[in-house]
Amino acid sequence: MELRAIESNFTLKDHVYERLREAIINMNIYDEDAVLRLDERSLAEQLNISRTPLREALARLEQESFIEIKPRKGVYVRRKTLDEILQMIIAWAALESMAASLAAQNASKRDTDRLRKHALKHSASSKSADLSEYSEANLQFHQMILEMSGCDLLSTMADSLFVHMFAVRRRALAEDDRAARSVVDHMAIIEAIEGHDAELASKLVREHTMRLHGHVRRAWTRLEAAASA
Amino acid sequence: MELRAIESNFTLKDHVYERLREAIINMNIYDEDAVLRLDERSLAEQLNISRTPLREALARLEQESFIEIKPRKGVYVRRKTLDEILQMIIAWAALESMAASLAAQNASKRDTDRLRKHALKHSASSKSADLSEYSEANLQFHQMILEMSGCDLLSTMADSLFVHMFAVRRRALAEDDRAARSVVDHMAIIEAIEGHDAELASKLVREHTMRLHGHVRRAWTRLEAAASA
DNA sequence: TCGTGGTCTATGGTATACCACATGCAAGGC
DNA sequence: GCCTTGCATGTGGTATACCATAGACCACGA
Repeated sequence: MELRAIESNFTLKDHVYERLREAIINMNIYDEDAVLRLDERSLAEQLNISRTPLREALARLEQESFIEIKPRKGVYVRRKTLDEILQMIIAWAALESMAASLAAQNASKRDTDRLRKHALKHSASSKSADLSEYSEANLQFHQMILEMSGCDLLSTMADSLFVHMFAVRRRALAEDDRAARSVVDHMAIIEAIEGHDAELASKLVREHTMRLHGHVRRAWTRLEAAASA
Repeated sequence: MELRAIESNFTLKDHVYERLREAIINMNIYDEDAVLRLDERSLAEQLNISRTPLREALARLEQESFIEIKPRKGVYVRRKTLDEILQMIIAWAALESMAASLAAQNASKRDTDRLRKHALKHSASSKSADLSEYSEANLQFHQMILEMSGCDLLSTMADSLFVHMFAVRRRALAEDDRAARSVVDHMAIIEAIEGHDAELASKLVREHTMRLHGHVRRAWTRLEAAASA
C-alpha cells in the first residue's frame, strides 16, 4: 500500500487566511455599495470556526495591508488610494527591472525562446478584442521575466504587489490602445534579453512599467472627475 | 488645558510584536549556542500577558519570516540561509536603484546638498577605525537616497529587507577595505543625482549594492570553510 | 537484545468566556 | 428645543480552559 504523507502545515488559520485573502482580492472594493466591514463573530460563524484562528489570519491580512483593524472599532477591507497604487507600481517596476537585468545575464537560449514564443502568441491575442486573454498573457510575460531572473524573492515580492492591483484593474485599467504599444515594448525587451544587454533590458522594463504608472494615474483622475460630476 | 490624544492603536499584540521583533533582530542567531526555540507559554509569562495576543504577534513575525511556526512542534527563530540573504540583497539593490533614478529626476538642490554634506562627514569617519560609526553613516546614506525618491513604499520595503541583515553583519560583513571603495562609489552616485542623470544613478547604485552581494557571498563561504575545518 | 506498542508529557491549536471601549439613543436638565 | 449625560449594546481585545498531536520513555514479549 502506498500513502502520501499529510501536509503537516495545514492549520485552520492558514486555511482561513487563504480563503479570506482570495475573497478580498476578488471583491470589487471600489464599488460604492461594497460592504467593507468585516464582523469577526459572523465570519467565524460562516466559516464555522472560533474567533481565535480567524483573528490570527486577520493579523496576517492586516500586515499585508489588505485590511485595517481599528481596535475596538472594527475590521475593514482597505481601499487603496491612488498614491498607494502608484507607489506599488514603482516598486514593481524596480523589482522587474532588476529581474530583467539578471535575466539578460543568465538566460539560456531555451528560456529566451520560450519567452519569444509566448510573446508571439500574445501578440495575436492583442489584436483580437479578447482583453481578458490579453491581460492574462501580459501577466504571464512579466512573470516569466521574473522567473528567468533566478531570484525567487523578486517574484514573490512582485506577486504580493500585484495582487493588490486586481481590484484596480477593473477601475483604472480599462484598456485603450495600450495593447499595441505593449506588444512593441515586449519585443524590444525580449531582444535586449536575448542580446544579453542587461542595462538595456533593465531600462526597457522600467520604462514599460512606468508607462503603466502614467496610465493608471491619468485613468484614475479621469474617473474621479467623472464621479464627482 | 491641553492634552495630547492617546494613540488608540496601541494594543498588546502590537507592543509584543515590536518587542519580539527587536529582540530577534538583536539576537545573534548564528551563534551555535543560540537558543532558537521560543516557548509560547514561557514567553507569555515573561511578558506577563496571555498567549492570545502573543500568538497574533507571532503570526506576524512568521509572515515576515523572522520565525517559523511548526504546528504542534514549536516556534523557532529562523536562520537565514546564504541564498536567502543574497536574494534579499538583490531585491534591495532593485529598490534602491529605482529610488536613485527617481531621486535623480526629482531631487532639489537642497536635498543633494544635504546628501553631499553627509557623505563628506562619512568619508572622514571611514578613514578612522571606527567601523560602527562608518556602518551607521553608510546606512544613513542609503536611507537618504530612498527618501529622496519620494516613494515611501520603496523605503519601507527596503527597510524590511534590511533588518534581516543585522545578524548577518556580524557574520559576514566584517569590514575589509570596502570602506574606501564605498566612499568613491558614494561620491559618484551623488554626482549622478546632482546631474539629474537617472540612468547613471540607477546603474551606479545597483552596481554598488551588488558589490555587497559579491562580498557577502565570498565572506560567507570563507566562514563556512573555516567552521568545517 | 531488539522491536513493538502503550503511555505520559510538553507544546501548539482551538474554543469560549469575559472585559473594555466605542457608539447610538434616549432620558433628563437647561 | 437643545445639549448633556448615562445606559444599552455591539465590537474587538484578552485570558483561560481544554484538545490533539509529537516525541520521549518505558514495559513487555518475541
